[in-house]
Amino acid sequence: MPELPEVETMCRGIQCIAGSRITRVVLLPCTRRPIRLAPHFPMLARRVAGQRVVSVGRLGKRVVLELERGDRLMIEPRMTGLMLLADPPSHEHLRLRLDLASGRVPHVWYWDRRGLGVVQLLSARAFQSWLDRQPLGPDALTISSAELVQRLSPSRRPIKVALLDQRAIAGIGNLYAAEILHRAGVHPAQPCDQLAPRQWDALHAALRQVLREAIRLEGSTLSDGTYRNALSRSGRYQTRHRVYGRAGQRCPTCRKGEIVRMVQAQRSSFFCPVCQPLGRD
DNA sequence: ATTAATGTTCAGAA
DNA sequence: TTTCTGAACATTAA
Repeated sequence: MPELPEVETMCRGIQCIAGSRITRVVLLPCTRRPIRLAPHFPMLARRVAGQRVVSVGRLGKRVVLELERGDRLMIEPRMTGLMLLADPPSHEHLRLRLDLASGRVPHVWYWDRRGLGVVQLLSARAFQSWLDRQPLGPDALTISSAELVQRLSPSRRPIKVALLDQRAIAGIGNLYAAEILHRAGVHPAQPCDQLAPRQWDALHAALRQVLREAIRLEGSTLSDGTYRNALSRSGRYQTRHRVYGRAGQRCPTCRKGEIVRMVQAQRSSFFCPVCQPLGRD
Protein backbone atom coordinates (compact mmCIF):
# COMPACT_ATOMS: atom_id res chain seq x y z
CA MET A 1 0.00 0.00 0.00
CA PRO A 2 2.75 2.50 0.52
CA GLU A 3 2.60 4.68 -2.57
CA LEU A 4 4.37 7.96 -3.22
CA PRO A 5 2.88 9.94 -0.29
CA GLU A 6 3.53 7.17 2.23
CA VAL A 7 7.09 6.54 1.00
CA GLU A 8 7.78 10.28 0.95
CA THR A 9 6.53 10.43 4.55
CA MET A 10 8.86 7.57 5.51
CA CYS A 11 11.83 9.38 3.94
CA ARG A 12 11.05 12.64 5.68
CA GLY A 13 10.49 10.79 8.93
CA ILE A 14 13.93 9.19 8.90
CA GLN A 15 15.74 12.12 7.29
CA CYS A 16 17.43 12.73 10.64
CA ILE A 17 19.63 9.65 10.16
CA ALA A 18 21.50 11.31 7.30
CA GLY A 19 25.05 11.88 8.48
CA SER A 20 24.87 9.13 11.08
CA ARG A 21 27.22 6.17 10.99
CA ILE A 22 25.69 2.71 10.91
CA THR A 23 27.46 0.53 13.45
CA ARG A 24 25.78 -2.74 12.51
CA VAL A 25 22.86 -4.31 10.71
CA VAL A 26 20.74 -6.72 12.67
CA LEU A 27 18.26 -9.10 11.10
CA LEU A 28 15.83 -10.03 13.82
CA PRO A 29 14.06 -13.37 13.88
CA CYS A 30 10.56 -13.48 12.52
CA THR A 31 7.73 -15.92 13.02
CA ARG A 32 7.55 -17.33 9.51
CA ARG A 33 10.05 -16.69 6.78
CA PRO A 34 12.62 -13.95 6.47
CA ILE A 35 11.93 -10.90 4.41
CA ARG A 36 12.86 -11.14 0.81
CA LEU A 37 16.44 -9.97 0.71
CA ALA A 38 18.75 -10.09 -2.23
CA PRO A 39 20.46 -13.53 -2.14
CA HIS A 40 23.85 -11.99 -1.53
CA PHE A 41 22.65 -9.81 1.31
CA PRO A 42 24.40 -11.67 4.15
CA MET A 43 27.78 -11.07 2.54
CA LEU A 44 27.11 -7.48 1.63
CA ALA A 45 25.50 -6.72 4.97
CA ARG A 46 28.96 -6.68 6.51
CA ARG A 47 29.82 -3.86 4.12
CA VAL A 48 27.19 -1.66 5.68
CA ALA A 49 28.74 -1.64 9.13
CA GLY A 50 30.88 1.41 9.63
CA GLN A 51 29.47 3.35 6.69
CA ARG A 52 27.91 6.73 7.12
CA VAL A 53 24.48 7.44 5.64
CA VAL A 54 25.06 10.17 3.08
CA SER A 55 21.44 10.73 2.09
CA VAL A 56 17.92 9.41 2.45
CA GLY A 57 15.94 9.64 -0.75
CA ARG A 58 12.88 8.35 -2.52
CA LEU A 59 12.91 6.65 -5.90
CA GLY A 60 9.31 6.17 -6.96
CA LYS A 61 7.89 3.95 -4.24
CA ARG A 62 11.31 2.94 -2.88
CA VAL A 63 13.43 4.33 -0.09
CA VAL A 64 17.10 4.62 -1.01
CA LEU A 65 19.81 5.11 1.61
CA GLU A 66 22.99 6.29 -0.02
CA LEU A 67 26.06 5.19 1.92
CA GLU A 68 29.44 6.88 1.96
CA ARG A 69 31.17 4.32 -0.22
CA GLY A 70 28.50 4.70 -2.88
CA ASP A 71 26.54 1.61 -1.86
CA ARG A 72 22.78 1.93 -1.83
CA LEU A 73 20.46 0.23 0.62
CA MET A 74 17.28 0.05 -1.40
CA ILE A 75 14.02 -0.65 0.41
CA GLU A 76 10.83 -1.52 -1.43
CA PRO A 77 7.99 -1.67 1.12
CA ARG A 78 5.40 -3.16 -1.28
CA MET A 79 2.25 -3.84 0.76
CA THR A 80 3.16 -3.57 4.40
CA GLY A 81 6.75 -2.39 4.79
CA LEU A 82 7.55 0.53 7.09
CA MET A 83 10.55 2.57 8.13
CA LEU A 84 10.38 3.34 11.82
CA LEU A 85 12.37 5.27 14.37
CA ALA A 86 10.08 4.01 17.11
CA ASP A 87 10.13 0.34 18.07
CA PRO A 88 8.09 -1.90 15.74
CA PRO A 89 4.59 -2.66 17.03
CA SER A 90 5.08 -6.42 17.29
CA HIS A 91 7.58 -9.20 16.96
CA GLU A 92 5.95 -10.62 13.89
CA HIS A 93 7.82 -10.84 10.64
CA LEU A 94 10.75 -9.01 9.39
CA ARG A 95 12.63 -6.56 11.40
CA LEU A 96 15.82 -5.12 10.10
CA ARG A 97 17.59 -2.81 12.48
CA LEU A 98 20.32 -0.39 11.60
CA ASP A 99 22.19 0.65 14.72
CA LEU A 100 23.39 4.21 14.53
CA ALA A 101 26.44 5.65 16.26
CA SER A 102 25.30 9.24 16.25
CA GLY A 103 22.24 11.34 15.82
CA ARG A 104 19.16 11.70 17.95
CA VAL A 105 17.97 8.12 17.50
CA PRO A 106 19.91 4.93 18.14
CA HIS A 107 18.18 2.76 15.53
CA VAL A 108 16.15 2.86 12.37
CA TRP A 109 13.96 -0.13 11.63
CA TYR A 110 12.49 -1.71 8.59
CA TRP A 111 9.42 -3.63 9.73
CA ASP A 112 7.13 -5.60 7.47
CA ARG A 113 4.02 -7.26 8.84
CA ARG A 114 3.58 -9.60 5.91
CA GLY A 115 7.14 -9.74 4.73
CA LEU A 116 6.33 -8.95 1.12
CA GLY A 117 8.82 -6.12 0.84
CA VAL A 118 12.27 -6.32 -0.71
CA VAL A 119 15.53 -5.02 0.76
CA GLN A 120 18.64 -4.91 -1.39
CA LEU A 121 22.15 -3.73 -0.84
CA LEU A 122 23.70 -2.61 -4.10
CA SER A 123 27.18 -1.39 -4.91
CA ALA A 124 27.39 1.90 -6.79
CA ARG A 125 27.83 -0.06 -10.02
CA ALA A 126 25.01 -2.49 -9.32
CA PHE A 127 22.75 0.43 -8.48
CA GLN A 128 23.59 2.13 -11.76
CA SER A 129 22.94 -0.99 -13.78
CA TRP A 130 19.68 -1.49 -11.91
CA LEU A 131 18.66 2.02 -12.93
CA ASP A 132 19.57 1.28 -16.54
CA ARG A 133 17.62 -1.95 -16.57
CA GLN A 134 14.64 -0.60 -14.73
CA PRO A 135 14.01 2.85 -16.11
CA LEU A 136 11.51 4.60 -13.89
CA GLY A 137 9.45 7.37 -15.37
CA PRO A 138 9.61 10.92 -14.03
CA ASP A 139 8.47 11.30 -10.45
CA ALA A 140 4.74 11.94 -10.17
CA LEU A 141 5.31 14.79 -7.74
CA THR A 142 7.44 16.86 -10.08
CA ILE A 143 6.44 15.78 -13.57
CA SER A 144 5.52 18.71 -15.81
CA SER A 145 2.23 18.90 -17.65
CA ALA A 146 4.00 18.64 -21.01
CA GLU A 147 5.96 15.60 -19.88
CA LEU A 148 2.82 13.88 -18.61
CA VAL A 149 1.10 14.32 -21.96
CA GLN A 150 4.17 13.33 -23.90
CA ARG A 151 4.69 10.11 -21.97
CA LEU A 152 1.11 8.90 -21.60
CA SER A 153 -0.97 10.25 -24.47
CA PRO A 154 0.38 8.01 -27.26
CA SER A 155 -0.80 4.88 -25.46
CA ARG A 156 -4.10 3.21 -26.18
CA ARG A 157 -4.28 1.78 -22.66
CA PRO A 158 -6.92 2.93 -20.21
CA ILE A 159 -5.65 5.97 -18.31
CA LYS A 160 -5.93 4.16 -14.96
CA VAL A 161 -3.66 1.36 -16.16
CA ALA A 162 -1.12 3.82 -17.59
CA LEU A 163 -0.97 5.78 -14.33
CA LEU A 164 0.09 2.60 -12.54
CA ASP A 165 2.94 1.94 -14.99
CA GLN A 166 6.06 2.98 -13.09
CA ARG A 167 8.07 3.23 -16.31
CA ALA A 168 5.67 5.85 -17.60
CA ILE A 169 5.36 7.83 -14.37
CA ALA A 170 6.78 6.84 -10.99
CA GLY A 171 5.03 6.78 -7.63
CA ILE A 172 1.31 6.31 -8.25
CA GLY A 173 -0.44 3.18 -6.97
CA ASN A 174 -3.98 1.91 -6.97
CA LEU A 175 -5.36 4.16 -4.26
CA TYR A 176 -4.02 7.48 -5.51
CA ALA A 177 -4.80 6.64 -9.13
CA ALA A 178 -8.47 6.40 -8.15
CA GLU A 179 -8.44 9.66 -6.17
CA ILE A 180 -6.51 11.54 -8.86
CA LEU A 181 -8.85 10.46 -11.66
CA HIS A 182 -11.87 11.38 -9.59
CA ARG A 183 -10.55 14.83 -8.82
CA ALA A 184 -9.73 15.29 -12.51
CA GLY A 185 -13.18 14.11 -13.60
CA VAL A 186 -11.72 11.48 -15.91
CA HIS A 187 -13.17 7.98 -16.28
CA PRO A 188 -10.59 5.30 -15.42
CA ALA A 189 -11.34 3.35 -18.60
CA GLN A 190 -10.78 6.32 -20.91
CA PRO A 191 -8.03 5.39 -23.40
CA CYS A 192 -5.00 7.67 -23.03
CA ASP A 193 -5.04 8.61 -26.70
CA GLN A 194 -8.61 9.83 -26.37
CA LEU A 195 -8.15 12.37 -23.60
CA ALA A 196 -8.82 15.97 -24.63
CA PRO A 197 -6.17 18.64 -23.86
CA ARG A 198 -8.34 20.08 -21.13
CA GLN A 199 -8.57 16.65 -19.52
CA TRP A 200 -4.77 16.38 -19.46
CA ASP A 201 -4.64 19.76 -17.75
CA ALA A 202 -7.18 18.62 -15.19
CA LEU A 203 -5.26 15.40 -14.65
CA HIS A 204 -1.97 17.17 -14.12
CA ALA A 205 -3.53 19.60 -11.66
CA ALA A 206 -5.26 16.76 -9.79
CA LEU A 207 -2.03 14.79 -9.64
CA ARG A 208 -0.24 17.60 -7.85
CA GLN A 209 -3.13 18.50 -5.58
CA VAL A 210 -3.87 14.97 -4.42
CA LEU A 211 -0.24 13.96 -3.86
CA ARG A 212 0.73 17.16 -2.10
CA GLU A 213 -2.29 17.02 0.19
CA ALA A 214 -1.66 13.34 0.91
CA ILE A 215 1.95 14.09 1.83
CA ARG A 216 0.83 16.97 4.03
CA LEU A 217 -1.48 14.54 5.87
CA GLU A 218 1.25 11.86 6.01
CA GLY A 219 -0.41 9.30 3.76
CA SER A 220 -3.40 7.00 4.14
CA THR A 221 -3.82 4.50 6.96
CA LEU A 222 -6.49 2.03 5.83
CA SER A 223 -8.75 0.04 8.10
CA ASP A 224 -6.10 -2.63 8.65
CA GLY A 225 -4.08 0.07 10.39
CA THR A 226 -0.75 -1.16 9.08
CA TYR A 227 0.64 2.01 7.58
CA ARG A 228 2.26 4.39 10.06
CA ASN A 229 4.74 7.22 9.85
CA ALA A 230 8.25 6.89 11.24
CA LEU A 231 7.01 7.72 14.71
CA SER A 232 4.27 5.09 14.46
CA ARG A 233 1.43 7.57 14.02
CA SER A 234 -1.41 6.97 11.57
CA GLY A 235 -1.68 8.93 8.35
CA ARG A 236 -4.69 11.21 7.94
CA TYR A 237 -5.39 11.31 4.22
CA GLN A 238 -7.89 8.43 4.44
CA THR A 239 -10.44 10.95 5.70
CA ARG A 240 -10.18 12.69 2.33
CA HIS A 241 -10.80 9.65 0.15
CA ARG A 242 -13.70 10.28 -2.17
CA VAL A 243 -13.88 7.05 -4.14
CA TYR A 244 -11.27 4.55 -3.02
CA GLY A 245 -12.90 1.67 -1.15
CA ARG A 246 -16.30 3.39 -1.21
CA ALA A 247 -18.23 1.27 -3.71
CA GLY A 248 -22.00 1.66 -3.35
CA GLN A 249 -21.75 4.90 -1.37
CA ARG A 250 -22.97 8.24 -2.64
CA CYS A 251 -20.28 10.39 -4.21
CA PRO A 252 -19.29 13.06 -1.68
CA THR A 253 -18.53 15.54 -4.46
CA CYS A 254 -21.68 15.56 -6.59
CA ARG A 255 -23.97 13.85 -4.03
CA LYS A 256 -25.77 12.21 -6.93
CA GLY A 257 -23.67 9.39 -8.34
CA GLU A 258 -23.04 6.09 -6.59
CA ILE A 259 -19.42 4.98 -6.46
CA VAL A 260 -18.77 2.02 -8.76
CA ARG A 261 -16.09 -0.62 -8.35
CA MET A 262 -14.75 -2.16 -11.55
CA VAL A 263 -11.77 -4.39 -12.30
CA GLN A 264 -8.97 -3.21 -14.58
CA ALA A 265 -5.74 -5.11 -15.06
CA GLN A 266 -6.82 -7.36 -12.17
CA ARG A 267 -7.01 -4.38 -9.82
CA SER A 268 -10.01 -2.66 -8.30
CA SER A 269 -10.89 0.71 -9.72
CA PHE A 270 -13.35 3.06 -8.05
CA PHE A 271 -15.09 5.96 -9.75
CA CYS A 272 -18.20 8.13 -9.77
CA PRO A 273 -20.15 7.75 -13.04
CA VAL A 274 -21.51 11.28 -12.70
CA CYS A 275 -18.25 13.12 -11.95
CA GLN A 276 -16.23 10.93 -14.28
CA PRO A 277 -18.15 10.40 -17.53
CA LEU A 278 -16.50 8.40 -20.30
CA GLY A 279 -15.51 10.65 -23.17
CA ARG A 280 -13.91 14.02 -23.87
CA ASP A 281 -15.80 16.15 -21.32
C1' DA B 1 -12.66 -25.05 5.17
C1' DT B 2 -12.05 -22.82 1.08
C1' DT B 3 -11.87 -18.67 -1.64
C1' DA B 4 -11.31 -14.01 -2.82
C1' DA B 5 -9.21 -9.73 -2.05
C1' DT B 6 -5.38 -6.83 -1.13
C1' DG B 7 -0.72 -3.86 -3.99
C1' DT B 8 3.32 -4.30 -6.43
C1' DT B 9 6.63 -6.08 -9.54
C1' DC B 10 8.22 -9.29 -12.91
C1' DA B 11 8.48 -13.12 -16.36
C1' DG B 12 6.60 -14.49 -20.32
C1' DA B 13 3.17 -14.61 -23.93
C1' DA B 14 0.23 -12.49 -27.42
C1' DT C 1 7.21 -2.48 -29.73
C1' DT C 2 3.21 -2.61 -26.91
C1' DT C 3 0.00 -4.62 -24.14
C1' DC C 4 -1.91 -8.24 -21.48
C1' DT C 5 -1.91 -12.34 -18.19
C1' DG C 6 -0.51 -14.88 -14.42
C1' DA C 7 2.47 -15.70 -10.60
C1' DA C 8 4.43 -14.59 -6.27
C1' DC C 9 4.25 -12.85 -1.65
C1' DA C 10 1.23 -13.16 3.53
C1' DT C 11 -2.74 -12.39 5.78
C1' DT C 12 -7.51 -11.80 6.68
C1' DA C 13 -12.48 -11.28 5.67
C1' DA C 14 -16.20 -13.58 3.80
